Amino acid sequence: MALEKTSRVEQRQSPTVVEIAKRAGCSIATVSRVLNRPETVAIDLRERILHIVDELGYVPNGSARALRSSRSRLIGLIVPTLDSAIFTRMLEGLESRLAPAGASLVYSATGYDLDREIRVVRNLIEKGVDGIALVGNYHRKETLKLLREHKVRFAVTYALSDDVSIPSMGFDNRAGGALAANYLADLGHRNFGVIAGVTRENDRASGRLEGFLAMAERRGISRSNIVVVESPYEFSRGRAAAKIILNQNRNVTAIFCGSDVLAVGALRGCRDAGLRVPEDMSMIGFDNLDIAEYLTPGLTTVDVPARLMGEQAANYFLADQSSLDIHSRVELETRLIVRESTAPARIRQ
Amino acid sequence: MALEKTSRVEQRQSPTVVEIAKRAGCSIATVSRVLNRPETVAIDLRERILHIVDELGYVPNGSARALRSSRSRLIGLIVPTLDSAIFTRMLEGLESRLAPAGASLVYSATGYDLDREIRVVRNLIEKGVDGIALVGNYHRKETLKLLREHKVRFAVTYALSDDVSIPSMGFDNRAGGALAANYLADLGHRNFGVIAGVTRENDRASGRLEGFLAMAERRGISRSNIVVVESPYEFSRGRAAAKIILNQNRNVTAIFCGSDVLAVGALRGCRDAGLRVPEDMSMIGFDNLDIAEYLTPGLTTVDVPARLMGEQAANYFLADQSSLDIHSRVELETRLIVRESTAPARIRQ
DNA sequence: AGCCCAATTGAAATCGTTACCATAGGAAGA
DNA sequence: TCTTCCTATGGTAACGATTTCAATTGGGCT
Repeated sequence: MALEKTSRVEQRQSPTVVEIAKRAGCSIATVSRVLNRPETVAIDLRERILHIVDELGYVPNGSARALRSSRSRLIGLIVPTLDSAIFTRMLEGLESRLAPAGASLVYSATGYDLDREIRVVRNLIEKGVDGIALVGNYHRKETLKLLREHKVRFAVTYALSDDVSIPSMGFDNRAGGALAANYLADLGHRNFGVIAGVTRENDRASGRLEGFLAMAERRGISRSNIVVVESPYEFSRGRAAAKIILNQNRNVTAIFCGSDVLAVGALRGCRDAGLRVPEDMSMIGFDNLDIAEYLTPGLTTVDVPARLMGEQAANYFLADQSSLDIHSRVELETRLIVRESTAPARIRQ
Repeated sequence: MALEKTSRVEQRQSPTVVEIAKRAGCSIATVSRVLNRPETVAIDLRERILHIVDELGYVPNGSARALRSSRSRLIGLIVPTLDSAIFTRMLEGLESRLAPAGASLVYSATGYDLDREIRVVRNLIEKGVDGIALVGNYHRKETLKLLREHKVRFAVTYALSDDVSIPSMGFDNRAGGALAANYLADLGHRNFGVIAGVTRENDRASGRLEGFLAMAERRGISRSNIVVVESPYEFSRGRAAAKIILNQNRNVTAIFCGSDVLAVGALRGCRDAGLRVPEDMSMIGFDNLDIAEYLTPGLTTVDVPARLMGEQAANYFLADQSSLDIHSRVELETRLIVRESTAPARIRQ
């Protein structure tokens, strides 16, 4: 028995504009118009097409669209990691703004490795993203070169860029550090411990540290009264760092941490050492993670507008060419959130 | 003066396979082969092409590739939210496996809204993702229909699917809840509070609750001795829920929380009420977030293999058609992590 | 009545790859 | 020496949209 020519045609595939056009009795160009600029198509034809689209459950092919129009509606986000929860809120903010616009977020992590960042950027460019949000100002030349050569819009977050040609939506990390130093000085503390993030190739960590140190100096505190330890942003590292500080200078009455994660660890380190916070030791964090309020004691910390940065970045990437500059530099504020982990200085007995 | 025909050609655009082929003196087909199945091209020609690729900084156009081959190397992840940090580790696990394979993760949130999930899925399909990781077993028919009609591979995480045709990499939420009840019973507790997540259309939250209740019953504890409160996964809600439980039954000596976030809030709620944990009240969480170990007191909790689920999901999506079934159902284990927030029951005075 | 312009629609080129098929050349086997 | 087969390569047609550009129509104006 001969096989039918069009044997298993029944196997229905996803419909394309061709199918829509056929059913609507119009050209594919018109279908495309209805999908993209509906107002340019006569109302009745438009409705008819829309009806068919709905009926067939037509979903446009994004790859085809991206190939032809060179716009993918994909925005890349590159952060060091989400492990420490610092960047999660920004990610949420970014995505929450992208989604309603039909855009999607492509997430990539670098693990604080700038060389890996190059590869990640290349990968994102390959995916055809319309824009990339980066963290901080330290990047390999190669990274920037890739971005520029492929004309991919990008922006820096979590910091402000000195280079005006680089859009940034961030805050002044130095100012944040200064906030902490100032407050601690107000409370009468004169001997500090600082648990900074790793400052190498990290302008956020180094900015916070510098800001703290500069303000301490302005408040007449000798640099020799400040013990600085650098640690990766991990609970366990904060704990260990606190112990180092305690061993190094028994007069320290306040510790400033470059992130809340470090502060949580340091809180634990103090507890291990039998110190009470804030009675024996004041503690300030950085980030104002949600958890900060619910720790015991509640953590005094520098609030970072993480979600807002994400939203602002989204605004920037979503903006059309004409209004681009409006959104290209957004300076946000940090502020000190005072809770229970800080108290006036007291001489340790 | 006449304008040159090819006036501002200098404006170099990103090179394509055509340019590569021209310089290598071969066809674009061969360039494509070098990029995709290098072993099929003679070694010297291959090297020559690779050299040119490198020299020109050629980056393939993913849209074109996706359009033609209908593989985008994009994997979608849809979770309710990252706010509560529960899903972040899974996301990290997923991405960490995807990246080395040249694939990228597209992140979308639903805000626990199943109708929004439909739109999110459609959007992801439009982007041409090769697969989608979902959370849990509750989904709208429409969601599954979209997935099936467009032949998009998908998998369920954070739970196991009853339907064998649905791949899942997860764990038994009921077993996790049972773990908690069993341990608390071992410690001699007979009056429980449970702060469950919102169980409506959420099989993880309801599974944990059911598992706890079932085991409690098996251990001879009357249902009337158990106060159940449901709360969204937010610190503040956990805090409030603890107070409700405390008011409702003064005999409660242990609280099981459907997530660590709720437990942190509940810890605070107990502190507000002047109760010491674990002396006056035992507390068990669920998730084993990194923070759990660093709380005061350290939180006893049910560990969830979040990162592992992400990695397994990645394995599944990265697997080729032939070895698909190998990875299509991965049951992972929960285990109880005992820390300082639980202690033997003591009669409240 | 004649002209012009705006509003609609269609035809066809194009985006950059991959996949299919054809072909040439050389090795292996008879 | 002739077939046969395999390997390496090229030519070219898709993939499914968007984007010119051109054509048609009808209304408003003079």
